[in-house]
Amino acid sequence: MSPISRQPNKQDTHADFSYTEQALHTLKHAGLRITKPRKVVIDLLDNSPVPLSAYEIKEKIDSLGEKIDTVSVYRIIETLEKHHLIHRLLSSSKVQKCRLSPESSCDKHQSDHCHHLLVCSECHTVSEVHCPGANDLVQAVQQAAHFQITSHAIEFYGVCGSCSG
Amino acid sequence: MSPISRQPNKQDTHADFSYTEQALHTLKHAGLRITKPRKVVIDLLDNSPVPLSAYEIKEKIDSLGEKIDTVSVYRIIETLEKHHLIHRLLSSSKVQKCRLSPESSCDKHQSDHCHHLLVCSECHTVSEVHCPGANDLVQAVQQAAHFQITSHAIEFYGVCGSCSG
DNA sequence: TTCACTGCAAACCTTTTGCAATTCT
DNA sequence: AGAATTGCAAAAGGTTTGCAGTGAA
Repeated sequence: MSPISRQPNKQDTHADFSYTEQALHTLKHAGLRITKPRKVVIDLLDNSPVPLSAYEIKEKIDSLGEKIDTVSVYRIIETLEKHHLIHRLLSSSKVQKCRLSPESSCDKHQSDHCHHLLVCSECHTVSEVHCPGANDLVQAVQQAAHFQITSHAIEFYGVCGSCSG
Repeated sequence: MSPISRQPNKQDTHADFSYTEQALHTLKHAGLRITKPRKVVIDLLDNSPVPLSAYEIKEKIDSLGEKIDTVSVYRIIETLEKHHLIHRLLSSSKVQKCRLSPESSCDKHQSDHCHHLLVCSECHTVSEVHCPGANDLVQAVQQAAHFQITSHAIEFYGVCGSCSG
């Protein structure tokens, strides 16, 4: 059950609430404290169209005159990731706010929230998709190789609608 | 003689030639020079069952009394990757020799040699598979999102046959 | 001999740990 | 006040650049 009530037909996005509101609510609901550094990081991620590294987050916040320690950024990122509020790109280990709701995992059998990433080579923005057929792929690979698959990561690279249109 | 004992892997798809032979041939064919550092790195990768980071490669070679600069390792890795002789793991950015032939790409339409990785959580060895159905997945995602996919990366995590049996 | 390649220097980014100080509730 | 969280110190690994010297062809 989601901590936030949703319209029945808006299953895929957090459209009812801003990302910042959603994130703060999720943290509070988990018994975590709403601190200034956390708010600043969440706000920055909410407004960044591209994924950021821990160091880049620190730099951006510093340049805004806010000052934050790199270690704190790492720990905040860790917390946000644990609560499925951000994605980590495999190809760069940068992070970005998660735009799909936790319930929209491709695999209902795994607790992992499993969204797959579309990385645009032009503008470097990253969007998320469900992975229709990903379970079939997992099954096929599992059969072909003697390998028991517990999780998987998929990233697609190409050109997004805005950049190609 | 090489300081590293050679154990040609007969499970290779490059069955006629050892990985080392194949790699050296590929480099020579591309007009590149066969240098001592390159031979040592290739030999090390040929005999490593697990992926290695650039730093780990440097450490291993040094411990064999050969000495190599970290920067050289990076550049050699870059060269090998360009010629499809190694894979880079997304999840750790370590590299491993490529065991499947370049022709066995999952997607005949892309020049990319596209193999998908099976990472064992137990022994950390990485094997490669063709991706039956991956093209279907790419098509499905491309349709669902407004996104023109040019390449993709897939990693599966789980337990390999040796570790589960 | 030539120039592709390596080694060296140097700088910066990445990540983790322990402990003291701070601050949210 | 008490507990969660941040800042600081420090260390080690990871990555990149330019330049000078070496060595493969």
